[in-house]
Formats: sequence, C-alpha cells, structure tokens
Amino acid sequence: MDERENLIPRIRIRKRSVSIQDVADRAAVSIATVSRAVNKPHLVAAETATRVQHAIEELGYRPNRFAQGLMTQRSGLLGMALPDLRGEFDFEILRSADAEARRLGYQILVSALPPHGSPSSASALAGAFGLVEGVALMALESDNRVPPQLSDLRLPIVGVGVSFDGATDVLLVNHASGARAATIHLLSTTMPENCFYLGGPPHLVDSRERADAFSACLSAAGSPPRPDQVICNECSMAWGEHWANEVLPSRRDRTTAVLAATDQIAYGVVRTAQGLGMSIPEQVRIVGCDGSSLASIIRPTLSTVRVPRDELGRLAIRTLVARIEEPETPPLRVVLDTDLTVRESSALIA
Amino acid sequence: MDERENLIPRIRIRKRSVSIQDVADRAAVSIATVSRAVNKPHLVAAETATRVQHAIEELGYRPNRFAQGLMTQRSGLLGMALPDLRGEFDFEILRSADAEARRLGYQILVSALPPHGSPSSASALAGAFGLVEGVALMALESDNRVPPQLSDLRLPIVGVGVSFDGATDVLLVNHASGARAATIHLLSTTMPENCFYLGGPPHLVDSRERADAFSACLSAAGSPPRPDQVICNECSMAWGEHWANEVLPSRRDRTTAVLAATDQIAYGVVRTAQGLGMSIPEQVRIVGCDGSSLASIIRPTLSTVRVPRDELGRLAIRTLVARIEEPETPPLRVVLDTDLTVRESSALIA
DNA sequence: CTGAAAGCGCTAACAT
DNA sequence: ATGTTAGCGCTTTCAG
Repeated sequence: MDERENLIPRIRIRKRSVSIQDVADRAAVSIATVSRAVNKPHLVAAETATRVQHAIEELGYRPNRFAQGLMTQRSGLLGMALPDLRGEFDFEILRSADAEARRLGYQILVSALPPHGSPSSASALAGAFGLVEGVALMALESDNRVPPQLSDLRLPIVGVGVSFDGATDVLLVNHASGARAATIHLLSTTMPENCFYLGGPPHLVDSRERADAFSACLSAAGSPPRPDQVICNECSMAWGEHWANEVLPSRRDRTTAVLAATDQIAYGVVRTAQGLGMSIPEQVRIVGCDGSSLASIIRPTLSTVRVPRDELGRLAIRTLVARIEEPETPPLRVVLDTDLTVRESSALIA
Repeated sequence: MDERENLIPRIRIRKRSVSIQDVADRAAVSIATVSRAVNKPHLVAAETATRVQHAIEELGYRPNRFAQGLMTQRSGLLGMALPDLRGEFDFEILRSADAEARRLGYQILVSALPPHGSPSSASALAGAFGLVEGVALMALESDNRVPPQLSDLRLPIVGVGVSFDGATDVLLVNHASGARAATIHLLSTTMPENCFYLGGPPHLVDSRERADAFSACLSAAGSPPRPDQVICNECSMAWGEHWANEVLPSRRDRTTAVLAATDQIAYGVVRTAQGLGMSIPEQVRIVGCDGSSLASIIRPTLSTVRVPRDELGRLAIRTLVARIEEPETPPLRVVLDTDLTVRESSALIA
C-alpha cells in the first residue's frame, strides 16, 4: 500500500459528546451560567434561562454524570444486596424497592450477595458498590456483620431482615406475631398435643422465631410441645411430604394441625395428605408462611402468615434515602409485624 | 457566648477520603505510578508495586469511580429495563443476568420500564441510565422502538423478547416452536376439532405467535380451527375459569384439549375442570406456557411450554458486554427455541 | 445576575 | 521504570 496513506489523519471515531462548554458557546453565556440554569434556575435571569434551555435541547446536551459525581459525590444510585435473588421473596422486595427508589429520584443497583465470607464477596461487593450512595443489605441468617469491605466504604447501610452489626439503620420483621396468630388460630379448634411446627434450617431467623412463638403458645395453653412437635429441617416441599408420610398415617383418628415455616413445606403436607386420602381441613389443618402467590391459587387455598414484603422494600429505600439526605438523624430501628391470612386449608369447621 | 469562640476554626467534618495522591506520598512515588501499579501492574517494578500495595492497604485507598469514569467513560454498569418487574418471568431473567454480569465484571442497574410513552418515561430512563455502558431492554409487546431518550444516549442496546427498532442486537424467543410441539402433542390423541387455544391479549407477541402456531398445526392436520377454537383474551386465571365454565360442561362426552397461553390461564381451566368433576387428562387435557415454578407443584402437574428464561438473561448480558467491549462486531440476532415439558395434565393415556 | 478560575481524583501521553 | 503534566466535564466560590 502507498505509504502516504498513513499521513492521512485517522478520523476521530470517538465523537466527543456535547459538553457544557458547547452549550455555553451556543447560548453565548459562560459554563457557570449553564450549570446554574440547569441546577439552580432561580439564580438565573428568566431570559437567559430559556436561551440556555434552547441550546440544551438543540444540542441534545446531557450532563456527564461522572463529572457531576466527581464534584458532588452523588450518583443517585442505591445498592441492594439480596442473599440469593432466588424465589419470590427477594423479588417482591426488589420490586417495591425499585418503585420507591424511582419515586425518590434514585436508581437501584442489584446484586446477589455472594455466599457468606466467600473471598470474592470482598472485592466484588466493594467494587460493585463503588458508585452507590447507600446500601440496603438483606439477610435471613442470624449471624450478620456488614462485610468489612462494605463498611470500609463508609456508606449508609440499612440492614433488612436481621439485625446487622454495623448497619446504620435496621428494618426487622416480627415473625413471631404472625406465627403466634397462626398458632392461636390452630389451637382454637385443635388440641395443643395435636399441633406441629415444621421448620426450615435453624440458622434462618424466620424459621427459628416462628418455632419459638409456636412453642410459647403451646406452653401458654398449658401444654409445652413434645420434641416431635417442633422440628427444624429445611425449606422444601420434600420435607413437608416426608414428614406427612411419616406422621399422618397413624393419626387418622384425630385432627392434626400443622404450622409450616414456608408455603413450600406446607404444600408438601397438603399433597401428601391428599394422597393419603385425608381431608383438609377436617383431618389435617395446615398453615404456611410467606404469603407466596401460590397460596391463593392452589386448592385448597392455603392459609399463610404474610410477610409484608412490599412494605419491607419500600421502607428500606425510604430509610436509606432519609439517611443519605439527612445523615444526622438518630438511627432507625423498625419492626414490621406479620399477620395471618386464613384460607381453606385451616378453616374452622362450624 | 464569647465572641472569640468564632475564631476557632470549625473542624472539617467532611473527611476527604484518601486519594491517589495520599497513596503516592505514602509510597514515595508519583500518582502515575500508583495508577499504574493498580491498573497495569506489569508496567511497574515489582518492588515498587508492593510498596504501593502496602500504602494502599494501610490507607484503605479506594479509587474514586467518578474520577475514573471521567477519564475512561466506563462505569461497569449495565442497565436492565424490564416491562414491569411483575411475575416470575422478569425475575428469573434478572437473576441469571445478574449472575452473568458479575461473572463478567459488571453490575446491573434495574429499572421497571415506565408504561409505554408515559412522559416520565423520557427523563426517567435517560437519567436512570446516565451512568451505564449499555442497556438490555425487554418487552413482550409488539410495537417497539427504543425510547428516543434512550437512543439519544448512544449506548449499545440489546433488545430482548421482541425486535426493537433501534436496538443494536436482538434476542428473540421462538414461541412458535414450543407451541407447535404442544399442539402436536395434543393432536396425537385428540381430534383437531376438540383442541382449543386460550390466548392472552393479542398485543403480546408470545400469545400471538402461539396462536398462529396452533392454528397452523390444526390446518396442517387438515382441520383449520373454527373461530371458537382460538380465542385471545387476557392472562389471568379468571379467564381460564370463565372459558372452562362456558365450554366444558357441554363437552363431557368427548376429550377436550387446551393449550393456554400462560400457566395462569391453564390453572384456571384445571381448577374449573376439577370443580366440574371432569378428569384430567382423560376428559380434559391441558398444556400451559411459561414453565412457571407452579407447574411442577400443582396437582395434577402441569404440562408447559418452557421459555428459556435463564438463558435469555445470561445471553442478554453476554451479548451486551460483547458489544461494549468489541463495538464493531456485526449486529447479533439470536432466536431461542421454546420446548415442551409433558406432565400429568396432558399425559397420553395408554 | 453573570463570568473567571479553581479544583474534584484520576488516566494517559509524553518525557526522562 | 518512573515522573510531569494535561486534561476529562462539571460545580462552586469569588469577583464583578
């Protein structure tokens, strides 16, 4: 090829996007005035403001968020770390959080929380959240400190679900209130000795708190639970099925009442009971927990302890934003109650 | 109060976070060397590198992402706009997208897409995505241009679900393939005249494509569908129930086969059929669409056309990142097939 | 009310 | 291999 071709300057591909200077030139003002016209319109003459506005529109100017952030240290970004982004639970929280964030002029950066103490957890989180102004950190396990890499960022952090060590504010769920309501509901027509609690893994706070509430209710009714009445295992349909297969066949002669730590477990019991030809709620009464959408679809419809997920998400964001915009407010610690929705699976027989 | 108190300088609250200069001072090198030690370690002497590393750790230095971005125009952020953040569908995509993004060193900014053409849509999206390097835009409605405010950003955009006008790359779902498989499955033991398609709103591409595939299959079987065999309405359990109540009672003498556009609709049919005392799959055979998690839980388990949601999310991110890092690649247009999972609700009777 | 100028913290030429 | 320096695009005193 002709060597001279190399002398022809390469066309600049990178089209510099329009900057504040371009707008200033176009409107025949200084960049300072453009900045003011955009951010503090009241400091600028009306006539100037419109001229700038026109220039902005004609040029399609968009402030560079990096440059803005460099000065203001603000990004309008909120981090949201969820334990696993699995299941409806996390999702509904995220959904309401997103809606609330938008409403307040923020945007949400999601991230599944890497497994506890994994090495990647460290840099991952910190890197991920390098631009956010605050973080909502969720968890359901009990042992919780804010990961050091996160607290190093010195950001406002609102802990959701469990009491985080190092969080600025905390949003908790009173799992006991709903579990208590459910247990009392069951006890209203079923003898304490015939009530069972099927829990999930004991390190999950919700499962544990519900177990405690259940036990307390039985004790209050004058019949502290036998060991076989409160069993913690896992959150799966299989566990519900397994338990039901082991226990229900020998109990056809009397009503059995079950409080399951999740709707999934409850479904397992429902299915097995149906398979055994036992009637619900006459022979087996079942209450789940979580208020999953399945609860009202499945037949029989499932009584369930509702966790206010939408409120949890909304409040998490609202708290976080309040903290960001008003840092000196005293730390907030809110506990949201859970409540019982009675449906066919545990209905009282007249 | 003593006036002299005012002479005492206010303590600077705002603790300037440690900057690259602080590290440079501590390590007795220039800021350029610190920058290199961090970003291009191979350009720096091993001994210097470790000294810098130590300084960084001792000071707890974290590069300022705004300043970095100002130079590099990179944020490591990917925007993900979903039509409504409702339902499992969006969520599973988000989940797999998040996982893939992390894997590639990016982070996801979520945003429910404001309703088509709403005024807020404009500024909202653009503002929200001011920091992202690319956007994955999902939709299920047919008429789709990329919102102008978004295309003004001149970012790589991958359209997911439908063919976006203005998207750089496109990821589509072949809803026909699964619907065809389902229809053929139904036709294998049920006469074409006894097959029905219950659709959702006609502006949803999935619903429409499935309707077309269904019709085509019936035609191919020599029996083009009557108008009452292909009905589009809405995606709700209520619609399934309504249809079943209207149609099924008069069809007890022969098998009825139903392809429903969503699992929700299918559940409605299942419930009503059960309520009418009709047996599934003997008298009524049902196939849903979407592969929702409920499908394998409910009894009878529901045959369903599976949409590869996890792959959709993963591929969306992978495509987007490829485009960001290699802008000159020819536009990609991928179509993912759907397939049929046969379960109890439509099982062939031996 | 507006303009000039000083950075914000960093990367990337360009020197050395 | 390292240092010097010029910005990136914006906000914000500080003067006029």
